[in-house]
Amino acid sequence: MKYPQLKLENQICHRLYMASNSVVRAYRDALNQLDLTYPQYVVMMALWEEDKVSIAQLLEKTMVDGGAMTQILKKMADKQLLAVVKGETDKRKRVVKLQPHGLQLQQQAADIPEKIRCQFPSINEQEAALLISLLDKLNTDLS
Amino acid sequence: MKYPQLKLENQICHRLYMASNSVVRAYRDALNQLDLTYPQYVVMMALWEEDKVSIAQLLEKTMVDGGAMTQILKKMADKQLLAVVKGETDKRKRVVKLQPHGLQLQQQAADIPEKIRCQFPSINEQEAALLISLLDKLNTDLS
DNA sequence: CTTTATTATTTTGCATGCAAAATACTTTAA
DNA sequence: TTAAAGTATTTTGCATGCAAAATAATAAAG
Repeated sequence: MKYPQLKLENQICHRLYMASNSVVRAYRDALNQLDLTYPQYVVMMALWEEDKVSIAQLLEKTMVDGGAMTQILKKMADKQLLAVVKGETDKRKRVVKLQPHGLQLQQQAADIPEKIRCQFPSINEQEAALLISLLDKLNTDLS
Repeated sequence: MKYPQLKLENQICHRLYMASNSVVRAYRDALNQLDLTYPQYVVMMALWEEDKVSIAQLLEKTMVDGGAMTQILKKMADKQLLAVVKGETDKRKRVVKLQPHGLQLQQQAADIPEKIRCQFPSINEQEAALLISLLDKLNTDLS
């Protein structure tokens, strides 16, 4: 092959693409039981950590697309997981608040991380930490 | 926080999600110049490596979704990058063949990997190799 | 040789991811 | 204060990613 740098096996990007899709797929069964999609789950995790945040804060923390976020929050509000209310001081801002059902879901989600972790046994704890630190470097460079 | 395992900063999945999206974003400028989307670029890389393959082979190599692949190939055929022809022995199978324009594009794509590589300078060659091996383990476990 | 099961691919419906334009509201500046 | 600039969010149009159903063609069975 003329251009070995173009071989798929030499691309970090393609491995990330496959890994990200595979991992989201790995969550599917567990998330279906909670009636959540993966991005919705990310939003829930963000809110469980810090409730009553503006949409802009949620966007920064989750890195979910802004255009998609509007729809995602609408669906989650329909499911009574959260509510989106107008900001009191600044009417441009809107604040996202967990509702009882959304808070309660946290307990049901508590065992998900362990379930997922079991699906990649080839990676030990040390390697997982290493992977995280490398991905953090990548994300920092690209942000 | 009651459930630290649910914190976003403890999730490998969220880092993969962010990294995958960020990397695809990093390719955007370069790929726009070739009038390619990221999945289309992946298909081109697969074909530059091995031409005249069945759609099933392309699906396995690229890990692009089957449903999306049909549309992707249609658009790429419209752009004269490739052609999809019926299999001679087995009419269920269809074979994807590069066209002159698609082959020629390889030269224009040759400098893309280096351009992208420059966008994450915090990761050295050794770390990149390490990242690749960890992602390969993950992908193997999840496949 | 016809019915049945299997395989390869496409279609459909829904949920993002993304860029760019549109809205709504605030802050600045003249 | 009032037009202009800036900010927060939503909308729009297009391209996947995905599961499930639908097609089309071949192989297997009886």
